[in-house]
Amino acid sequence: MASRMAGRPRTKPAEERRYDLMLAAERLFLHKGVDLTTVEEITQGAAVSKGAFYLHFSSKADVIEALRARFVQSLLNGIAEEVGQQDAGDWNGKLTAWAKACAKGYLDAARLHNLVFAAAPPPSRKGLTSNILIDDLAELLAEGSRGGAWSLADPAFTAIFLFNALHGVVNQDGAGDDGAGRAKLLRDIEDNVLRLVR
Amino acid sequence: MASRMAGRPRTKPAEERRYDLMLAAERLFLHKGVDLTTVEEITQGAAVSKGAFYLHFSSKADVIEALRARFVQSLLNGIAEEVGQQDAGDWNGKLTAWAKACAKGYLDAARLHNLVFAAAPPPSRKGLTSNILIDDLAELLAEGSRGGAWSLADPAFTAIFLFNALHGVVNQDGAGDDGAGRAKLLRDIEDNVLRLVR
Amino acid sequence: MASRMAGRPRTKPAEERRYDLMLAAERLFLHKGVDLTTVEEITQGAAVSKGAFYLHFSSKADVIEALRARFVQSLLNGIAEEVGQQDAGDWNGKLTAWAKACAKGYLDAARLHNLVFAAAPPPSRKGLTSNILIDDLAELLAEGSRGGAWSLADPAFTAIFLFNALHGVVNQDGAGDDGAGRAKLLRDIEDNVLRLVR
Amino acid sequence: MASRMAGRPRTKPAEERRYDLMLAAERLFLHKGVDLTTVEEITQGAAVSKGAFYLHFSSKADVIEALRARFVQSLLNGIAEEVGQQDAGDWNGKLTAWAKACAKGYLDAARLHNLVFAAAPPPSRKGLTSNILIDDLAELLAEGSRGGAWSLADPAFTAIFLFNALHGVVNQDGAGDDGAGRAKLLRDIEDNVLRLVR
DNA sequence: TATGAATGAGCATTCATTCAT
DNA sequence: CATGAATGAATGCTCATTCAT
Repeated sequence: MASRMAGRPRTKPAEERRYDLMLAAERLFLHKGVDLTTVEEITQGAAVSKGAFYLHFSSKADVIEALRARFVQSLLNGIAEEVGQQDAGDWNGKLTAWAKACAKGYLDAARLHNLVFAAAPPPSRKGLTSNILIDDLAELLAEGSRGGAWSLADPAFTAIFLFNALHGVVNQDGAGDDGAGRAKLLRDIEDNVLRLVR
Repeated sequence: MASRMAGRPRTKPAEERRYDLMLAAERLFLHKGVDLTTVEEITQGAAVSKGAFYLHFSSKADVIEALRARFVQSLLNGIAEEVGQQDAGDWNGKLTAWAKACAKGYLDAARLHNLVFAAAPPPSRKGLTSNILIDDLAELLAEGSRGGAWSLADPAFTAIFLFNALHGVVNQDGAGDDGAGRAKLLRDIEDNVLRLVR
Repeated sequence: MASRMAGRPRTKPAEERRYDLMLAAERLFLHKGVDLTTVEEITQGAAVSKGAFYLHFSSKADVIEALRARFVQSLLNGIAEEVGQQDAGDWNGKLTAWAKACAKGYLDAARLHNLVFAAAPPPSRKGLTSNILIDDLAELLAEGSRGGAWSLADPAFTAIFLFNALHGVVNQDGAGDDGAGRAKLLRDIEDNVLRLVR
Repeated sequence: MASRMAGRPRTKPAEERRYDLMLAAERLFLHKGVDLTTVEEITQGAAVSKGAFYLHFSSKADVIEALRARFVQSLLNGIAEEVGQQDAGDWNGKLTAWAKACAKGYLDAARLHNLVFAAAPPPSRKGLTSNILIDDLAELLAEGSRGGAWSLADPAFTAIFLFNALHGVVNQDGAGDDGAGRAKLLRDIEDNVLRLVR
């Protein structure tokens, strides 16, 4: 009996299933919005049974949270890499690298970002004012200020101000859809960011 | 007899009922979120029957839309008034007046604003990138540029950038809850806005 | 004051209002079915207020009843007239006059009659005139005709004719409730069916 | 262990659930009419949850359709069997077999048939079997019989039979829409009516 | 007579979540 | 790990009818 099934991985590793589910959820959320997407549709999209969903997530809200966390983490990684490539003392370089890497990450995931940040059930205004991205940006601004590059009265405030500005311009309909538009967008961002700190 | 009834409409003027309903809806949306608020709760809050709701709004989404429109319009009125009090050629004055009036309006309506802008069913990214507020701001920036006050490559872009920045800082938890915080917030906004245009 | 209104018939005579209402109801019932027609639509169609409806009819069902009664009465009048024109002893003439006058009346009011007799939503008149049972019967009649058993000008017509006749007698209240009644019913059916084909 | 469960499906076969639901629906439709029967009552009658209903039918109308299809199919089967037992050349035998089998099927399912064909609220079967038109026709037939024109065993029966036949042919879609069709219709009616009385 | 705002019971349908297998 | 039938609370919306004026 056991041998009959031996050759066929009865199931998929949990990691993989979880990934499938998140992928299907992301697609559907993007396509029809969070509220209009049912758990059943997600499981169908991931080719698993309805019950399987609850083996990997405790609720629908849980997937959203997972999606959000993954998005932010990956964005942060991308930013860290770009910023790390700047010269230690080049604060303007670091700041524009931050802003541009953030913008790129958004453009690449465009609408998803909006969804996981806004469509969350208990929106509370925290979404856009306190997250690890803003913390990271605030830290950069504070360091640059201490380094004498800029004179910012309140780096934390500027971080929120700037982050939300970025968030907004990047979410314009059609923003960066083509190469030229994208280039202009990044240029405009750089320009405005630099104006802001000096 | 006739005089006794003259001033008192047969039941309640439609306007008033509509207002009651919107007020109740606003309170509930603020208190428990749009999704968790039922139409029945709204009618109970307005002390009318369930059916009465549909005498004034075609659906739940319709109230949200009405709330949004009212909010934006009143905000715009407040902004226009403040901006109008500046000297004709004082572009920086106008811009900071715009930003501060907008911030004040938000602070006064605080979380409501978030709700009506974000909690809408088919949010689409348009919410924060194209509305009459941003159009108004873009116009101001364009005029100031033509007037030689600033040199903005793309006033429309800056308008979105700035509007979203404002939107974000104003929605920090506890922002401007007390007088001191509020004053600081407005000062920080002024400072950053001015940096942005030069 | 009174003189101001004197010359203007404040309202319409009840008869006329009632007629307007019935007319509007008939149109709507015909157009969208009884169930899908609301009392409000009827009053709008008759250009009166919602409340006025209940001044002339006790309920929605009451209009249907009134419509039905009027239809039947007018049909009966038409029949009486036609039949009355036949010679006293010409029974076949009277009978065919009856049948034809009845048919004409129906044709003239066609779908209305259907409605008031069987207040069905939109099942269209197809229910009893085209279904696989009738097709089956038509086929049998056609075959028998080809086989020389009967000389039917239009087997399909006869199928509908016969099917509906059967349908009717079988649906008499209490038809075939007891063994004896049932036996008689079947005998009567057989008798009439055979008359019909020859 | 396995054998213990072998014959008993995990829950209940879809077929069986569907059957339970249809049975409950039929009972209720018969008892209180289609419109007055709620989906909840149906599920209670079938001892399943409300949601289970929508696992097997897409809507309330869907059950009616299923009931109708089942009724017609079973009736047709019964007819085919009876007709098949007649001698090949015995057309009258076949025809009366058809009519009687059809009548029996109706009698056995009586009011259900009425319901599924004309999902009317509570019109009761009286509509087409006892109204002043039929009374009038019956009177005519009785008189003609007394007058020696025809020999009708039961004029009242023939009246119902004939009235329903007329009703049916006249309600064919498009019946008598143009002058030619109308003339043929009236001719066919006359022909069949006369056959019926002799 | 006439109005039309107000009522509120009523109902179909959805869907996240559970659980027996 | 996996299944998917079953659940049932929850909710938006309709509409016949009433009634204060």
